Amino acid sequence: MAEKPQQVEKLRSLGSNHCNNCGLAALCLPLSLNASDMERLDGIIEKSPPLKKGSHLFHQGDPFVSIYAVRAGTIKTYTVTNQGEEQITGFYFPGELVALSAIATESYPVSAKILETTTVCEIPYERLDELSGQMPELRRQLIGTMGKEIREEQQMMLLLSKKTAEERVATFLIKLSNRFRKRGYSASIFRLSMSRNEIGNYLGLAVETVSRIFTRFQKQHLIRVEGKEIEVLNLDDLYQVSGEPRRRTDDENARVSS
Amino acid sequence: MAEKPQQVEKLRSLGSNHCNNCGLAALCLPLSLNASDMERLDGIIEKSPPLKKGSHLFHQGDPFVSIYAVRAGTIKTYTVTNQGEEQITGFYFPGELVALSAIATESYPVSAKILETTTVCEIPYERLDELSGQMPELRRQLIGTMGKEIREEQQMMLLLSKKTAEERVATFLIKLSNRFRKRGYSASIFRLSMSRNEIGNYLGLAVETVSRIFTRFQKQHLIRVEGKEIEVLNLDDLYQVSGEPRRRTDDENARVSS
DNA sequence: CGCATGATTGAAGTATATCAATAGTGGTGG
DNA sequence: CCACCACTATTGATATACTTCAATCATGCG
Repeated sequence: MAEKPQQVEKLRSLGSNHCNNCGLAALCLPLSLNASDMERLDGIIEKSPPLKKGSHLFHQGDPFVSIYAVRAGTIKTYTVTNQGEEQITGFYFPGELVALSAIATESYPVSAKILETTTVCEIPYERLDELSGQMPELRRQLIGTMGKEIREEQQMMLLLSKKTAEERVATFLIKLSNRFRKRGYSASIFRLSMSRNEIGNYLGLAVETVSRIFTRFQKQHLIRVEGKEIEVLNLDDLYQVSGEPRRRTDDENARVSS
Repeated sequence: MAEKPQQVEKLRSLGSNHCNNCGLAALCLPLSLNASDMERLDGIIEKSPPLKKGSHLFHQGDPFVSIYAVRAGTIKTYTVTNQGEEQITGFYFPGELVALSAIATESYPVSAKILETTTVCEIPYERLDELSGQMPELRRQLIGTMGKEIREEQQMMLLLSKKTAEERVATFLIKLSNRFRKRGYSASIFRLSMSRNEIGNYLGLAVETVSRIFTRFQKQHLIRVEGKEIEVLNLDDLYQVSGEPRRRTDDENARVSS
């Protein structure tokens, strides 16, 4: 729905409603579009009002319409098994795209739940598909983001299949930390927007195990835990425990060098 | 490192070397292209000579150039962890695309190993990217296949995180069976092209566990096992054990109704 | 044919789940 | 503002599914 073309002035106060003013564009749209292309992309995107904690963005089985870019807040996606257990498939932070797995299906294969007050940009897929046919840069971006999602899930398979509980939790914390850094927040002190239960579910561990490992890590002075607040005290050792290579990712370098 | 490419040689003489003659087109290219489009797509694809068991199609870290469609045979992809353990991320059969996870990276994030004599179609990604800009149907197909890969990996995460050893093996057999049916082979009698070790690795289980469960399933008359040959004796009960919903997938229906 | 590799089976060990009880937290309404 | 309640988190004790170790058996490839 097009807001009038008279969008002359930035409305920094209520937040920028256009991609070209959005501080997250470099994350969810790391592409160089000319003014006219950017305007067209902008035209198909709807900014949501704040969504309340506990509500759903969409449910598994709902007809697939849009993918979403997180503007603020946190979202988790999960599938429900036959037996009614839930498996969390991902946590999504500002600048990340939710529902890529729904692309080319009739209905969402996962549910998306709001973990804390969240706003999103809704991107109707049909329109995005059209645009991506006309804008090569956008198409590459979309395909590239999907490729990244596949890689991340392969890493997750490895974690679930081969890593010990300690390695899993350490890996989880490191990845969170990196994601926070990437969007300009502190990489050493941050707040977990998900419960211990959700962490355990995501990592394939019982809640109790997660809890125990948090306190163990604390005793080893790897981290400081205070409820949902985490401080990373010794990143090197945390990497050591995680079994992850310390080598920075491209994304990390991009941020670090700036 | 590299066993040197027996691969990239045009052998136009052998068999149907063109997509429009390929019986697998309906699987790896379920799209309706006009003759001219088909020809252009065909033009960028190279058919490989037979690749020998044990050789590599590419190694983790090699510069990313092409994705591959399996024509005949089986390929496994795997990553190697820091500590040198290998995690298999997928098995690929005729009509399936290998290396989607490499898209939009500099280098392959996994290695691809030949499990039995295999031929592939090499699809240089740069060319595919260009073409997908010009052919909307092809673009949708590519994006759709990536979406499917994401969904399958999410199912895999669920399996690794929530399922028991028996459920995992049952699920594995069912999914294999369905894939064989989809490409016209028997869904009830088939040959495992991967070792027990590889099955265990893929499912996050020790070899011994896989072996034990095979014999257990056999005693329960769910399957008949004879080395690498598997016969599914009671699909209903196997579904029961797997914890998977019996509801057919779209793909299954497509084949079943024909 | 023979040897290396893969598969099976059994016995013992262990990481993590489960059960259970307590302590902390946060949101709500009086 | 506090008191309450439900929910979440922590900690300990016990149970168990699966791994690991070990030995034997089968397979297939040179």
